[in-house]
Order: sequence, then structure tokens, then C-alpha cells
Amino acid sequence: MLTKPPGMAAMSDPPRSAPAARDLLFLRESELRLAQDLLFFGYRGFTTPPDRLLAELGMGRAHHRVLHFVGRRPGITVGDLLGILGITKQSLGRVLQPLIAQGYIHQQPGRLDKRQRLLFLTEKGAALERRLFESQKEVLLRAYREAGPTAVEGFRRVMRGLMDEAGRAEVERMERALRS
Amino acid sequence: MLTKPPGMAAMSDPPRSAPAARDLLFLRESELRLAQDLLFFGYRGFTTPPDRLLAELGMGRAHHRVLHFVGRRPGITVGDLLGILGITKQSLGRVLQPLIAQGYIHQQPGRLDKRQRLLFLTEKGAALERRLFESQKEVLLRAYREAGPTAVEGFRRVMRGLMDEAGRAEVERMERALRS
DNA sequence: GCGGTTTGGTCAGCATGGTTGGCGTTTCTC
DNA sequence: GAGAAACGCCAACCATGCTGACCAAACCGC
Repeated sequence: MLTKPPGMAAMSDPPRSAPAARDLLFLRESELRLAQDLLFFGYRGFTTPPDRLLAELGMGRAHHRVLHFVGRRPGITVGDLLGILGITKQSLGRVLQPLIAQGYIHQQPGRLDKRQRLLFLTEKGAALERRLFESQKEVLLRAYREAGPTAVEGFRRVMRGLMDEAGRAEVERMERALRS
Repeated sequence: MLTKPPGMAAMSDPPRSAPAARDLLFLRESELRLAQDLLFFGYRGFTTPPDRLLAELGMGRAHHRVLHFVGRRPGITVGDLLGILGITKQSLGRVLQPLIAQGYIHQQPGRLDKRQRLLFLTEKGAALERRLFESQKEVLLRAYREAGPTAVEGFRRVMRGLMDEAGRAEVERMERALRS
């Protein structure tokens, strides 16, 4: 038989009658399969609204990411931004240079280290980033409100667990900056 | 001043002292900003392991998506798959045709409607999909286990809220199929 | 102050995976 | 039998990743 019968995914699930596994039902393979679907459709729902705005301006998701993280960390160095995005200097350059040329982002030499080009959003850049955020805010607010505070806390815990070390460190840094 | 001062994001947050807003703290703008970060880093952590395997085989994430959804819905039509992926026929063709040519996916004319080409994973395709899934399973299991069942339930609720109608319908269909 | 390292920019070339528009075949449906 | 639907394929274009190479400016250790 070449094809996977409908019930096959469930076959690897632990038997439901096993007493020790009672609390581990949420770790069943079928639940993990569902998680794949949720992440695919959920992430797409999250990115679609800004993607539409960006398309009108002839930009892509990569531009949004740069605007977002420069907004999150004003004065970030090019190197740090590269680390966060996980792309190469050349890939970033192709997105960053137009953003600078069109006046969305402003560069300023570092005071301690003059080799660095610290990145900031201009007024224009902050305005665009805000428009993009507002479009995403609608989706996020709806999801958060429908789900409620407890669910949101759970969502955060799971997303944190999905990240690699670098991502987790970055998020923690953002939270520290927020509290201070 | 061209740049956004550090505290600016928090400025749009509702005042913490407002009594009616006590339960709505999780809807603060700073929380939504954090959600953006969580989704970016979390989704990346989720996709990195299969991406690495795929790269070794000269494939990309698009191939994985096809393998995943054909595995989820054996016998799916090309049209339905296009609807789920949200891409064009041409884009799908460029990924699907090689998968068929290399024996990962098998096509079979529909019995009711002979125009349709129903898609199935071959043994080889199911094996590859499983390898990809296993790599993702590690990340998912770790995240789910660390977070616990309550958090997982919350995660699901939020992700569902992020989806558009089509995504939600598709996920519900998967769950119905699971229960039956 | 000199040499090596680090930060950043840039050029050329390539691959993947999206897009549009158009065209053709088979099959279904009225 | 006509029109619509499901699918395949062609050409062309675009966005965004990649590698490899090379360059300039600034920093740092000796």
C-alpha cells in the first residue's frame, strides 16, 4: 500500500488506557500534527495583513522585519541586526539600502566605535512601521481577546519553547528593556 | 527627533491604574509587540530543523508543505491543495512535479471525477515526511513538555484566533477527521 | 605606530519559490 | 453539443535568500 491510511498517524500515539500516560495526552503524535497545522495557518494569518500593505509600497516581508527590529532596538548595529534576522550581510544590504535611500531608516556612526552604523527609524519609517503594526494589531488583539489572559500566557510559554537559544536570549533582552 | 525613544511603545498602553483595564493588561501594546517577536523567533525555531534536512536533499520548505498536507489528507485534489497553500497552480507545479518525478508523491485519477488528480504519498514520500516530522517533533515535544497541558491549550486557542476563516475551517476539518 | 582584526559596504552570480498571463486537453454538466 | 471546470505547461518577472571575493575605515594589542 503506497498511501498512508487515515488512521495511521494515531497508530503511533500512546494507548489511551495507559494510566501513566493520562497526563501526557497533549503530547500525542496527533496533537503534534495538529500543532504543525496551527503554526502554518496561524503564522500566515499573522503575516497576511502587513504583507498586503507592503505589496502596495513595493516592499516585502523582509523590509517589515528590518523596520520592526530597528523599531524594537533603536540604535541597533548592523551586526546585531544580522544576528537577529539570521541572514547574510548581502541579503540585508539589499533590503536596508533602499530603506535608507527612501528615508525610512537613518544611519549614524557609533560614538564609542566609529566603524558601527547605528540604525534608527526616521519619522517616516516610524510611521510606516506603525501602519504595519496596526494591521497586525487587529489580528493579534482579536486572537488574544478571544483566547483570554490564561491562554495568552500559555501561548507565550509554548512559543518560547519553540525558539532556539538565540531567539530566547533576544526575547529576554526585549523583556528586560521593557521592564526597565 | 527622528528616532523613537525607548519608552514610546509603552506610551500607547492603557494606564495601569485604570481599574476597568486590570484584566486587560495582556492586551497592552507592549504585549502585542512581544507577540510579534515570539511569533518570529518561535516560527523560525519550528521550521529550522526540517529546513536543514531538506537542504541536504536539494529541497525547500515548499516541498515540506506539500508532503505535509498530502500526508494529512491522502487523496487530496490539486485544487484543494492550492487552496490550503494559498499559492498559484504554477508555483505548486514547480514543487509538485519534481516530487512526483522523484517518486515521493503518487497521482491517481479521481473515480467520481476523472479530471481530478488525487495526490498520495508513496512509501518513499511517507518515509521522508516522517523524517521531517521527527525533526520537528523534537522541538514541539520540548516546547509542549516544558509548557505543560494548560499552556498548550492556550497556545492552540491563540493560534486559532490568528488564522483567517479558511485556515480555521481547514483545521476544524482535520480535527473532525481525527475524531472519526 | 604598525599589523592584524573587526565592522561594514559592495559587486557578481546563483537558486528558490512566489507572481501574472496565456494556452491546451480532458472531462463534467447542462 | 456548448460551456465550464480541473489540471498541466510555457515564458517571463520579481523578491529574497545564498556564496565568494574584495575594499575601506576604525579599533586594538604589542
